[in-house]
Amino acid sequence: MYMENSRAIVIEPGLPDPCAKCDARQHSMCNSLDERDMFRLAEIAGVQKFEPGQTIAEEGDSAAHFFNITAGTARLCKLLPDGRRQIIGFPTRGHFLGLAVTSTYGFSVEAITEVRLCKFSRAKLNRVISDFPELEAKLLQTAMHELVVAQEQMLLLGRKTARERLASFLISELTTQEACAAPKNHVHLPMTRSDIADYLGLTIETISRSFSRLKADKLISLDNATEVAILDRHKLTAIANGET
Amino acid sequence: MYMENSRAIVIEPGLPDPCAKCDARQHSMCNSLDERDMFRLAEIAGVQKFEPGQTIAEEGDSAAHFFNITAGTARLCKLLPDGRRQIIGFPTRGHFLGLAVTSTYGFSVEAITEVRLCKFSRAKLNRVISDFPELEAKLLQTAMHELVVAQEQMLLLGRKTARERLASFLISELTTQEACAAPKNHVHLPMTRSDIADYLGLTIETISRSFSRLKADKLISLDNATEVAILDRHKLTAIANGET
DNA sequence: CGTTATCTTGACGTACATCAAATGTCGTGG
DNA sequence: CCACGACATTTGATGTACGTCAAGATAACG
Repeated sequence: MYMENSRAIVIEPGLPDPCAKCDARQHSMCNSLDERDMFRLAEIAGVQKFEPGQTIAEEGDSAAHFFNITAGTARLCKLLPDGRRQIIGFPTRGHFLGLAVTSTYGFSVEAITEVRLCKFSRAKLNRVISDFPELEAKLLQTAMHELVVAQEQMLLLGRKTARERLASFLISELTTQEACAAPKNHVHLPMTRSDIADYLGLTIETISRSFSRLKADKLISLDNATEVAILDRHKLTAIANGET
Repeated sequence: MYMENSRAIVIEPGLPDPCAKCDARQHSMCNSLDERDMFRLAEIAGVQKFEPGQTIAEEGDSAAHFFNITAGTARLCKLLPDGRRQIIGFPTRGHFLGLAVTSTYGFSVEAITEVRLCKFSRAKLNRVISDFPELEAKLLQTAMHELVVAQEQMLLLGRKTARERLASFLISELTTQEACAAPKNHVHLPMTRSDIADYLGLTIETISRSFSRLKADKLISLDNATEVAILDRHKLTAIANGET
């Protein structure tokens, strides 16, 4: 279920320059900053790259940093002592991580694809943050949005059937992938069935069977396991919302 | 599963005076304000009282207000079209509600016991908030804490057994009730078995059976259904954390 | 005290988990 | 190019934790 990992390498010290060509900028908290503020923020940031399977942060470790993902997909994992795993989310470009008041990380962060991110020392960011009221407002907006998403996920985990969970997941992935591009009817899933299962509170077998049934019902089609075509978005949405 | 409700009555216009005697003050966001700011905030607030079963806000309604609960216990409910219900939380004194960027409420709020609260117009609060950076910082802290709690609940709903869920709930209730008082070994549960079931993603029967089994195992004892004595906190905590 | 809602307990059903095997899928090296 | 092994995914057979249905037991309330 888990992949081994070695340490990541800092590829360049944080400088305003990388920000200028950062294509996550307009999707992240940085979009609330003007150029002068970007410089101040970049001064305390470091850019890192992680290979698939590498651990970016470990649940329980001292929460020394915030992260801002600039490319790739990661997974946020919580574990029980016997190995049961719950995935909390699949952050991608633009997601800000470390939104926790606590002194230790409440989840592990692991790279699914190659992940690039911008890393901030918590102490430094806190010191700088008081100078940027817009940044604080932006973080509040982000946290509130995360909260709404988390509550929706609680409904899913507590009350939806396997079929409804998978439909919800596909529609949600489609929607977020559309946010960065034109409307489409195709979802790319960089995560494994095991990741999806642990995100939806199910097993890989149930995920696979649910995929097969959606396919048999002509609501989706699967070429390879990572590419899903949405054939009937309306019906799939209805299922996701428990309307059947 | 649901109780009828009529409309609540405003019992007094918001004034600095009620804040002075508000015993939720030190537990709420208001504790980050000095006296002058309290006056400004109180100017835009209204105090309300709700009877058990009354609806305080309805999922999907235009989110015109924020609430700050000053007394009593409420439940936050999300519903699926066929009536399946997920309870997101049981806010009590000091909890701030309406933490959502969206234009409509993402959940309904219903009074379990008699509930008193302080109500703020969203538009007015937003206008006032920019003058109180400490308030914004406080709201961010609150939102981040809620997020950590929500993530913990996702682990519970996705991966814990019925027994573990109930143990988690009891320990969590004990802990929060202790936060306002001395350490104790006794939990008061103002909510029904149905509420607990919908909070833990189970049925009332499973809740009842899990209570009975914890009782048979001498980890708790029940006088009436609403009073639980914690007999072995250590073992109960271990179960809650999935260590058995 | 009835009356009614809530809670508990028992008997049985089912959606999903578990166990097991077949079938891709993909990289590697002959 | 094909054979091979290591994995991920799918599919099938069976098990089980929890849900559903039903009946009592308690508690709340006029």
